[in-house]
Amino acid sequence: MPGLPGLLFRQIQVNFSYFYSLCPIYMIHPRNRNHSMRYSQYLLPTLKESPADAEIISHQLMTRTGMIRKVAAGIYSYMPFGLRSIRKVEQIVRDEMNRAGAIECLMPMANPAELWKESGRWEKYGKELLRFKDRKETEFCMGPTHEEVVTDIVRNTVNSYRQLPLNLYQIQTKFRDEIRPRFGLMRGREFIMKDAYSFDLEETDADTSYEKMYQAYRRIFERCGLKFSAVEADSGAIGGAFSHEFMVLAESGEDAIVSCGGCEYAANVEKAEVRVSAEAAAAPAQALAKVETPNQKSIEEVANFLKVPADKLVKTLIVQTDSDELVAVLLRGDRELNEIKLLNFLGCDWVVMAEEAEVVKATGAPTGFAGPVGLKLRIIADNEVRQMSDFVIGANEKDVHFTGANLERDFKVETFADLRQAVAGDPCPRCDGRLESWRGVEVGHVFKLGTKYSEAMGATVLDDQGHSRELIMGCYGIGIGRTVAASIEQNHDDNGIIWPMPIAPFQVLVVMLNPNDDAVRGAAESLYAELLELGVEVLLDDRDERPGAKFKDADLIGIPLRVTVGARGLKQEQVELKARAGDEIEMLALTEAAVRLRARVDAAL
RNA sequence: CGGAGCGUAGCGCAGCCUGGUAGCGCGCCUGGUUUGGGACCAGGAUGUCGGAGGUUCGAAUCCUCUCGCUCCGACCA
Repeated sequence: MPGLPGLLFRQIQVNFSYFYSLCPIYMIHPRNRNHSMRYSQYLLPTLKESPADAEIISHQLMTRTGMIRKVAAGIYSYMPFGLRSIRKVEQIVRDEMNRAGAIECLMPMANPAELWKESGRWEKYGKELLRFKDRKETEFCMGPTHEEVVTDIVRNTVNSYRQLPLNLYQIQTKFRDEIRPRFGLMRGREFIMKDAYSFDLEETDADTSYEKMYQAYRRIFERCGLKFSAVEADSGAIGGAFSHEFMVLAESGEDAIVSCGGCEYAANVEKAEVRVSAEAAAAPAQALAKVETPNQKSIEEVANFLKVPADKLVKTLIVQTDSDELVAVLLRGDRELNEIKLLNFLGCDWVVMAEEAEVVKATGAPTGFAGPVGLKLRIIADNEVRQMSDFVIGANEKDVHFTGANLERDFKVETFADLRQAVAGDPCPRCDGRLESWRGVEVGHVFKLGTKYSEAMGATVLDDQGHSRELIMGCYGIGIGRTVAASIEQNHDDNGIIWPMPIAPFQVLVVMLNPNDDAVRGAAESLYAELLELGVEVLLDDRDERPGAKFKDADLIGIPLRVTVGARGLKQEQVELKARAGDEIEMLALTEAAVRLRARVDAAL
């Protein structure tokens, strides 16, 4: 039996290494200090040319810096340099999730079909869900998200309201078999995602859980150094609950956003409301008249042919719903249908534009000539149509349109609704301002789910009255890789990446200008060692390359602080500091360089 | 899924139309020179031309099939 001091000592040792095992990577474990962060031995395969398939900046730069390597369409290996940045973002996410009271877990990538059949999504999810069978022919899918699994966990382990609130999160690789993967990590099929799921009994508590996540997300993206905006998003067919997307501003963004210059309102165009103006339609001035429009099918063609502006046309879209009903949707000629709004209005999961044959059957004319007059279909119209008069519509007859069409007099509409896509210049739905539009990358999404899954899968707990009640859920996602990519979209110049310190793969790059010069080598090596000792994440460029090549690589990989150790500076016992983000060059005394750099790093974190 | 295109050395590409056993640039290796913004000289290695089948004396090249990848579209009647 060991004596007390021995036990204590052992205990301390155990705790010590345990402590380090929990450390974020930027706190270097003493055992790891000797690990080579020498460029000559590190794997950083930079490319002068960017690969042919990289379209957007972040994809080009991530490939050129050797952060990622493509393995298959939408599937990438994270190379050492890229992984460091990924891990930084993960760590920031972890910090803030933990701070907000969420608990980390890790669910499997392979999900049994059984659970997905229970929620109904095995049928609903479509081809994005990658399905496969094991050797026993049991069906599985790669998890694209984990509501089913987490709900299963909770229903089996949480029985009482006393265990609530509960928020479980994981940082996991997801798989979605995207129709069109593109833009590198921006839209991959396999990607790392943080997903969290909250469980509450009361609506107000669920709202609190949502609010906590919303605030945590703000902190996360602020800490990552991103310019972002939280916008109202569509909550889909799941219900009227609320949802926000966190959008990073970037021209290459796949989402269109509108926001108001005058107030806080910001929304995805999928969601953005269009305010109905009070303006009434002018009284009909023209009679309904047939005009020949040979082969003039599109709005543009008809408008040009009849020499009227597109906003004097009304287009009639024939859509087919998931219950096989055909519906006619009327929109002002120059407007676009917002399909999400239509889905929500009809309560459908999907609609498609009707096939040519269906259109012919329903309207008696080929596509391009559909109109509401005499049409035996359900007719719904965008609010704006109500304010139009003497407009042009299809006549349900090949090569014929009507001019001078008017509501009520010539045809009736079952319902008016907000169905069109918002555009820049529209009045703000909240104030007197006008909407502006811009593009963003969706890096995070917070979503109040309600009881969809708890109901389908029987996730209930007993409340303080002993009654069994369904849990109210929320789900909260962050695309980790996409966040890194979005950061590069925002932080780069012609020469390469300009990392914000908090997510930079390394904090300091020491450039040893001429490794064959003993004085230079010695000074750079000892500065490197000192920085390691101070816990600075440092990469030492000790390659026997010409200075030009080293500087070019330094700019490309974008480490925030670059220290050049060269014969020129050493004559004055100095090294040269340059921030990647600026132009100024600062000379540091060799003796205090390490400490100064540590301070610069801390100031930027 | 519809349309278009591309698969030739690690990367970027030429060669294909008009069949005759494969080339350029970058990178890589060796030696030398060079060392503050992608150096130079000399020498060198590297390809089942995505795969299968066919036509042919002969196929990277022509034909068929197949696999992979990329782009555009998938509401604007």
